[in-house]
Amino acid sequence: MLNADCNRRFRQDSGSWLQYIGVMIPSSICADCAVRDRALCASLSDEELLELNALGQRRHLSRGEALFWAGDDSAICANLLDGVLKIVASTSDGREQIVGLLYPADFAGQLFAAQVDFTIAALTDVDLCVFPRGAFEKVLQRHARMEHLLLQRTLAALGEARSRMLSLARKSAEEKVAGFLIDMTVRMADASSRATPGGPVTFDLPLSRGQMADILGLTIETVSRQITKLRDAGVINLPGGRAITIADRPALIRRAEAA
Amino acid sequence: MLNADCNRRFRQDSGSWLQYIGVMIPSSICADCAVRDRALCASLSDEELLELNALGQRRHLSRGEALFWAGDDSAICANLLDGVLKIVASTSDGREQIVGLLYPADFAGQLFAAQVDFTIAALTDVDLCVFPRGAFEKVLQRHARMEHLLLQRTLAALGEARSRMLSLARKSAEEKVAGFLIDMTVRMADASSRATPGGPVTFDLPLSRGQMADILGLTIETVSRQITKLRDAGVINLPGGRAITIADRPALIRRAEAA
DNA sequence: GACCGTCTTTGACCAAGGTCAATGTTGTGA
DNA sequence: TCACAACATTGACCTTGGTCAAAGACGGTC
Repeated sequence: MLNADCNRRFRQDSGSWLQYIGVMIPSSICADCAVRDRALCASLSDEELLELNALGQRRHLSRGEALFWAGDDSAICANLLDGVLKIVASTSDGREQIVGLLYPADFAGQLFAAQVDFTIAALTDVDLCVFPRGAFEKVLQRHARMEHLLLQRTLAALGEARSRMLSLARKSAEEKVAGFLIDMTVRMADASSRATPGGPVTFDLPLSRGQMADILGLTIETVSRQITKLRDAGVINLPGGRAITIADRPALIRRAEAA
Repeated sequence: MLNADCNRRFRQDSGSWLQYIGVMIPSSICADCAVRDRALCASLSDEELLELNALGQRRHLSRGEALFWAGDDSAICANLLDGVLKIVASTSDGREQIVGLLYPADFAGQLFAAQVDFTIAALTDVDLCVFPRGAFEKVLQRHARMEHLLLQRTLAALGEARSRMLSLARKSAEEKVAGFLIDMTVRMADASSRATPGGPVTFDLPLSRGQMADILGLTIETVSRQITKLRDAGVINLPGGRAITIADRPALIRRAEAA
């Protein structure tokens, strides 16, 4: 995998690079950054990175804590180093919908806006590299390649949001849940890649039933019922805890697309 | 309104500008373009625009025709000059969802992708300025301000898509229809601005019941029933044809937000 | 002005999924 | 190891909105 290679190379070199450039880097920031080669920063040379390095602040959020709330002034943005963030839209009377998930190396925050429109909160414990929004925008302005990378990511996020609009509006509960499990299988594939191709795959679902419901536009009960149904049909197994085994992937895919 | 001013200024100057630069512009393209100052082109100087001018081709689509279909090679992109386009996502078994609308000066197409993921089709008769995707991307690469403008628009589109995810997943049919009518009132405000502030506003709905259903994630029948319900409640009137009168705006807003 | 196709409204019925409530399960910390 | 809290499952019931079908209204065209 390309990303893994990049990371490995960087870690090997980083010691000598510090000597070579002859600049002292605060040890807590970029030099030991796990996402140096995958986040927006990947578009910057090591020298250019010094600028961001001076701006960035490491920060930790515990599961459940918010980075900011919808309606807040758009003061900060961040690169996600570790963990999972949710982007949440909500109605004035408290109904909620998760409209996006952010994974390590993803960018969080709303640029070029006075207020933020969506709450961002931690689904798991999370490590961030936080920047003042204004300063970050100025860096962006000076580095066209970084802005280009952000554009590509934004376009990808837009495409994903639109696909999920179709899913939210037109798919049945069974299709939504099956589709979600397929997505998770794909995302978990590299991590727990004891995947005999075609054979059963087991992994831990990183989300609770309630979080799945918030993503799929369903209720906890419906998600639970659909998962039970898939288990009873032999499509998946639930060995216990958050673990799930995809026993019959083709069947799961069929159910994700059935009317 | 700023846009209107810009347009007016441009039209006044354009004759003398042609003389001043001393370059012959094909009369069919940029010189008489209605969206010169509102589309992505607004980020380019008149000289820079010559490049795009050479690439662009005017094209007309009749109501119902597609610019391209999901799955097609991503060969072209376009500025919308006049009319309304829909961006459509669909499942393999034919269920459809409109995931976005494009209005004059908006940009259509999927950059940096081999295939397009969504069908784009004309809701009304439409005039476009079409570019080969590759060539357009190269222009973009050379003009950071244009790329910046595209980034801002993409971010805005992403925010809108996410708001609509909340609406599709969590709002009732009544809220969806009332909210849609409010949105239309806002969008039609400048056009038919015989709006006594607070008083009743009348305009023609640019969409059929079926199109509204495709946008709101409902069926034709449900949209129709909700509109009838709003009429019976005295919130709106239906003078005939596609016309609609917003009789009690505050009540409509209340229904757009009620649980 | 009669005719035709498309769009819209309305009704009767149905089913998917939401709601409320009770019971099970799991993990954690004293 | 017990107790508690958070999470998950299951059941009974009901509401919303989808489906199917029929009848009206509207806009063109010949």
